Amino acid sequence: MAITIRDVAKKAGVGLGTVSRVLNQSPQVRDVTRQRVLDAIDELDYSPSPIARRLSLGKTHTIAAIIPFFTRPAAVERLRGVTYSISGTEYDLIVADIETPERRVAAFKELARRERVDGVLIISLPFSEKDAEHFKKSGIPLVIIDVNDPILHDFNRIVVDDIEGGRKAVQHLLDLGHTNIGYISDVLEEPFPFSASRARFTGYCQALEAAGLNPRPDLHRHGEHSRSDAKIIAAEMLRMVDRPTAIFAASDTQAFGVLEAAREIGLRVPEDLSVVGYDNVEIAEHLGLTTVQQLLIESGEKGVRLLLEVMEDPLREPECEILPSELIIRNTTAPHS
Amino acid sequence: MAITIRDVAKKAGVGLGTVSRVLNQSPQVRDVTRQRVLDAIDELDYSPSPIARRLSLGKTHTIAAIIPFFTRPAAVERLRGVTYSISGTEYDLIVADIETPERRVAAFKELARRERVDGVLIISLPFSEKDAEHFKKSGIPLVIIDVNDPILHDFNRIVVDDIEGGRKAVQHLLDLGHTNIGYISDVLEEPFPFSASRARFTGYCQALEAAGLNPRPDLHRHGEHSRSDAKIIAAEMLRMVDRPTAIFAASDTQAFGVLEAAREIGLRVPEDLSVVGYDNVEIAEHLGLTTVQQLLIESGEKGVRLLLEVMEDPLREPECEILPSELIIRNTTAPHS
DNA sequence: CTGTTAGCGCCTTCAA
DNA sequence: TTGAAGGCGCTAACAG
Repeated sequence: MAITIRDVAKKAGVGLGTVSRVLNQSPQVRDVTRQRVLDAIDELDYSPSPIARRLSLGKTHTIAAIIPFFTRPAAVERLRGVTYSISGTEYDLIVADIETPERRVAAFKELARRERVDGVLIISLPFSEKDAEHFKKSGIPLVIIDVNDPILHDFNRIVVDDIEGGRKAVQHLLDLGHTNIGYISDVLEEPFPFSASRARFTGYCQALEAAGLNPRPDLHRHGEHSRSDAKIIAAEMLRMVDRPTAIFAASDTQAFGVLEAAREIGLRVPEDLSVVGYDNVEIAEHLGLTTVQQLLIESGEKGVRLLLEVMEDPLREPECEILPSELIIRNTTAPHS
Repeated sequence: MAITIRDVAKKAGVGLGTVSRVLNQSPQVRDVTRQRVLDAIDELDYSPSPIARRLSLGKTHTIAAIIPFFTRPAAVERLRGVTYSISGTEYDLIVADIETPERRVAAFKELARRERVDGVLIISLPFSEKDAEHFKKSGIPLVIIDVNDPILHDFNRIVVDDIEGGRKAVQHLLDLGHTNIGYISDVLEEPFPFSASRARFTGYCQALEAAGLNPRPDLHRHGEHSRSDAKIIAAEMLRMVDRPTAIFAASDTQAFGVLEAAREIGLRVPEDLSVVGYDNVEIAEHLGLTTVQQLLIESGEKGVRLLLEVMEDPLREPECEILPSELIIRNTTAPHS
């Protein structure tokens, strides 16, 4: 059916080993021979079967990205960095979009196997100790992006210091004179605890404490990572008699929900309520949202680069690169009046 | 190194053909034997090599999605539908993000080959006659999503009637009493003409003409598909003495740019300027943007389903499913005063 | 420099 | 019902 290396060999009048050699740029082929083979390849419009190649080489030439790319808008930009630096390599990228804990488990178990892929990129996904063990013993090259958890200390990672990011956001609010500062994020516990939210919460607490303030338990609430849920819990918070004058949301998506809640309740932003988000997704600029910027695309690019290195030298020391974050002040924050 | 079917066979004390049979649910295996094999598989934590399987079967078990998923926010949601309905099948999804014409050409030529994938999904990407020919002769199973071009009449497709969508948007504006209606989209010509923009433009013209109006050439402008570019060309348009009182943008992304331009110039929306977008991306609701809704996720799901059918029966009649579109009226449009 | 051969791990006849 | 053998298309080691 399809034409194979054998057809090319016959057509060029050489052995198929020779064809393989020119395919793999082996220097030990005479120029005339090489040319003859090249011509044959051309005439036949031959292109080698990657599958056969992979079997023979014992490599899949495939990298998997496991990523909640729909439930986390910011993840899309990370993924973009990934696709960007993977095109240009000989690797295929297979992506698994994770939307539920079950799918995460399945992907970790079934997709992240040597038989299937040469390397794995895990992006913005919660990670249990069991997962960590699993991967450590499987020995598959792995780079984790945007998961900052102490149990991961000996994994290769690209992260941002979310604690510091959270602190920066809250410090900004403190500097503006706010003292009743709310925090809204996704749920911090099982079954699907995104570590970033917890870290940002830690930063939130640290900033408050450093200012001599005690985090009020009624001022942090958690819901699903969606605009609509954030809106609901923000509304609850904002209707309290002792309502916060500023809210730090663990993501821009959730910050948008806060904005909606404020609008609905009739609170002006930033006059009556300051709002800070996190991620600096594309639309944040349009909306003038004050937020903490992460190097989303870079994180994907660096993740791939690191993974490629790990695949080449699986024994290298685990590396954890910390990307900087930056507070971007726009116009959803103002001094407390 | 890795454990193979042979190890399992030895452990279970059977021939490796038998192991293969239980792996492939062949009914002709005695239950006791099957159980013994299953146990061996379990103890060894064996999992078959997909690569070897693929080579032997002559199928790649892989589907490629070629998609400008970063330059087109709406495409991400389509992609989500794709990943959603592909998980659950035995197929891997490899995604190629296309950001430039060159990459599109490369993906069409190199990725969309039988040796590499069993089927191809092309999403929201311009398509030349040459491309059409190429795919027709390659015979690879193909489904095209969101590209509506007459030259594609005998390809399998999932589309929405963009002409009608454009017409609906403009009719809404006409109904509100607007007569000077601008149109902003990406460039309609080479090198990267997204057919949707052209179709929506056609709808725009049709609606105007049906109302006895002539499309003013100075009222349609094109730029790159980005908020910032849309903002620039919208600003130009809005500074004209005879400025439009309403603008229809070919995508929500561009509509946001229009909104920005209006804000900068000091035009109130919707009092001084009505704006209609297209796509109803997630954030459109938050912003109260009047827009034309497409069934983005569904388009991806249906695309996969159709592709699966085509792969099973490559000779079936090409099918073109037209998804409905719906005008969603929010608060960026108001009667012309 | 080049042809030949032996796998890579699995599926699928073909016998038994 | 099961074992053995051949082949999927390619690479790499070994002769020559």
